[in-house]
Amino acid sequence: MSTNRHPLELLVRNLELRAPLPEEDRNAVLALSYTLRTLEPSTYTIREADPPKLCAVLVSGFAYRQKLTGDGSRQIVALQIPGDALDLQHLFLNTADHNVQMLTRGEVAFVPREELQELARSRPAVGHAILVKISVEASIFREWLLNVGRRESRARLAHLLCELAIRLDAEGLAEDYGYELPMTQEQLADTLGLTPVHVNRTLKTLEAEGLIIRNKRNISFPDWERMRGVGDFNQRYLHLEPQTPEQTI
Amino acid sequence: MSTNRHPLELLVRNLELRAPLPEEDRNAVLALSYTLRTLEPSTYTIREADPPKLCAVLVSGFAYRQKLTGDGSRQIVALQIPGDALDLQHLFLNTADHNVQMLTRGEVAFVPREELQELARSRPAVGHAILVKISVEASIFREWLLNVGRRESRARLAHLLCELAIRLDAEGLAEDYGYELPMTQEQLADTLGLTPVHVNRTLKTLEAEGLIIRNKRNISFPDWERMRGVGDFNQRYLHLEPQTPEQTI
DNA sequence: CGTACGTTTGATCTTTCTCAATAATGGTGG
DNA sequence: CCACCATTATTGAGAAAGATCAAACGTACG
Repeated sequence: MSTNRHPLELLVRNLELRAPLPEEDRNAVLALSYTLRTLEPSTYTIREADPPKLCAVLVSGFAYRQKLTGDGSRQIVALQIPGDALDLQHLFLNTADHNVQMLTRGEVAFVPREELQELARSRPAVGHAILVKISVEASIFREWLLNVGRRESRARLAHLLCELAIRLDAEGLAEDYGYELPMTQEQLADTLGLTPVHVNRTLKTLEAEGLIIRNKRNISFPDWERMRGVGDFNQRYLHLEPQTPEQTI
Repeated sequence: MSTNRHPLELLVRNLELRAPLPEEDRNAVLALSYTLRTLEPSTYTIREADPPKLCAVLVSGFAYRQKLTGDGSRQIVALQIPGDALDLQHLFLNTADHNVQMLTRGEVAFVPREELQELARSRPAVGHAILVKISVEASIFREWLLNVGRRESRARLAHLLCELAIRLDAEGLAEDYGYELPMTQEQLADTLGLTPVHVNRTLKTLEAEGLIIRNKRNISFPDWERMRGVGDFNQRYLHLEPQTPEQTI
């Protein structure tokens, strides 16, 4: 699970996916101080209503953002993969409006919030990369809203599986779009706004149609193009190209 | 419909709701150049896949953000009210990932994107205010995801009506939480992930329960506390308090 | 090898959708 | 001001997707 590389290198690579950084800025990110910790599944890194104090970077493993209704049902509003920073959504807010929990066991590097903010201030390229990342996460929220609000269960599930394939692939964590899906069907249900029973049936449908192959929690796609079609998946919303900052003359 | 005040004053007030600005910064915002135009309902101000060139500020009227599935169903992913800037979500992205359209007729001030970005760069307080606004919008996306994914139609509709009441009230556009709802039931349906028929029935239910009073498109709440309860509404996610920037020592 | 957790399946129920028709409303041209 | 048209709201009846309840089956792990 652990790497012997610098833990923050993953963050750099993650940021550089959309906003390449000059050598100096890259090194400045790597020079941030951090504490590395291994967290067990379902450990909270942020709790709703708390003031965010640290900025956590996911080094290995998976995490999710979650909100609860008054009567206790849960909606998972985001999935985070290695390299993602978990607190950017709260970097400019005083109070957390949702919870972040580990999905699997994983390593998290805690960076002092102030240090990161200072870095963003003093190094425009880093600041820009962070803003791009925040904006892309917001874009994913919008697509999920479309997914949950307007796609039937089969397309909805297929869309999520496609998104994970592309995001993991972009980080070099998928092989030929196949990957290990680290979620129970109950967690999938809470992500998709469905029940676990229905997720199970929908998974079986996709499987029966030859759209996915499951081995334990391993998912692969025998016919990616058809899968993309079923999931109505267009990756534009992931903004997976360099997002160049506007140049001031 | 039009005001004789400076159109950008609304933007300033909107930003200052969460991030008070020093006099100088306030004036700098007001000094931005702009073109004021009146737009008819359903006019696009941003189109998916286009590069955002201008930054539009809603001066009067309402607008919405929208995405479509491949088979043409629509999900409204955000509602914008007077004072809102319509392009902050794309300020750091090269390509629009959703559409923005006018909901009602209204006035829009178009500000050159570069000028706004330069202002954000040169005036940290303005930059901070913009980042807070972007972050709050993302928070609203998350709450909507919870709303659409995990609340039944009655609570879901009630929640949206509560949110609009609070947001409009914060801008001084509601009276005792009552307001004119400028949406057709079809638009409400596309916002909530429901069908127009079901929205109609759900509205009637709320009305029959004495939770709302409707006069044409005017909505008021005879018993706000009960309504809040039914909508499972907690306004924390709107972050309606000053979001103070982290201080560097 | 037993316990806890996750998956799978069946039967039935409910919410919400679909289809279709009717009524209201607002705006327009005469 | 009135008749007409397009849009929006309302209502009913029936269908369907997805939820609920309950049980059985697997699997991992102490």
